[in-house]
Amino acid sequence: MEYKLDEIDLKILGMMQNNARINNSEIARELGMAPSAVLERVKKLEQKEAIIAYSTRINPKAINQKMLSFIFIKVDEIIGDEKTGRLLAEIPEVLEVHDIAGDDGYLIKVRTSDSLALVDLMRNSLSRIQGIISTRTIIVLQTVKEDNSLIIPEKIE
Amino acid sequence: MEYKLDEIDLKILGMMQNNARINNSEIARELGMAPSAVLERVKKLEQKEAIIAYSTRINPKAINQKMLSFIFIKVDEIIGDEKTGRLLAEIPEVLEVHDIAGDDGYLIKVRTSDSLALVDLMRNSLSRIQGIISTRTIIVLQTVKEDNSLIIPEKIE
DNA sequence: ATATAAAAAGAACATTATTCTGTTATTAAC
DNA sequence: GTTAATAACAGAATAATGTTCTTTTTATAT
Repeated sequence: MEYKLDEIDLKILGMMQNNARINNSEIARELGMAPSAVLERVKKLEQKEAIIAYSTRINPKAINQKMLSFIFIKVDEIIGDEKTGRLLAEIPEVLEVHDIAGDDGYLIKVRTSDSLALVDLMRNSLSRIQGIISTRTIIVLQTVKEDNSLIIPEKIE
Repeated sequence: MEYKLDEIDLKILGMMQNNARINNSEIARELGMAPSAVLERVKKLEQKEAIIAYSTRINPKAINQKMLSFIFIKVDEIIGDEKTGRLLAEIPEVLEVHDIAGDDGYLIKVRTSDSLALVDLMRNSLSRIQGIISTRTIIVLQTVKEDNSLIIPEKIE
């Protein structure tokens, strides 16, 4: 990220955020500009890493990933810190890894097929990571919202 | 969701998960089948809601959303429960709302520009929701991973 | 076996992506 | 202000892809 985004960039991001498959021509029509110009902007947004990725959100239930949990992981900061987060991130069931304030630890988001698989993960993957002192697991019963859409302002600054 | 996904469906999902803008022809080439057949499958995956959405992941920093937090929200279950989750989900800064076990409460994920905006949100939006007994806020210092990609099996059952 | 339905292929056509070139704004320096 | 340099945009041409429809194949159940 380097440059500042202007109002057209923000409009483009707004149109794309919840519809990654919208086409250039459609964006161009809505903005009243040429498709080639829009394409140029989108490519720059990718280069600047204002756009991180285009992802297809898959229903976890459709692939039998019924269980969602959050786990607080307390870390011995002398041993781990830098490395621990990266090791956690390498576990495929771990969808998010956040370094959090206060407890010398991480908060991770984990998806598994069921509670058995969660226990397996904790026994096999987590316990092998050096520096983990303790964990506390939060079980999700039901998810009301999970779209991660950001609020895109009309302009910046 | 109704039907079971077969191996081809899973391969398609695998190709699309981290590249929502991959085109039909490309998928067809990789699978050795006709574009029209792939299109048909993708449309069915959308209908079955195995595919929830195509989203563009935007770098929060690019739009000045520098702060990420998780908030535990304890709810008086007699008053709120059903409604509270929906009200939380309506707040635009709230990206995720999870109903969690144990504490009669929710865990929400919140993005704001800074800590001031977080305090504003708690004072204005959260405090107006009936039935919230208490909150506990977790501040994220740094995010190591946040792609939410699921593990897609080669086949189901 | 045969009927039925689902899945896939193939062809034809519509739409979009992409590249290239020329033009118009914008910006910064003087 | 003028000018040089750069960035943004438009337009046109071509390549590639999307989409629809029809036919054929495959799978399933009876």
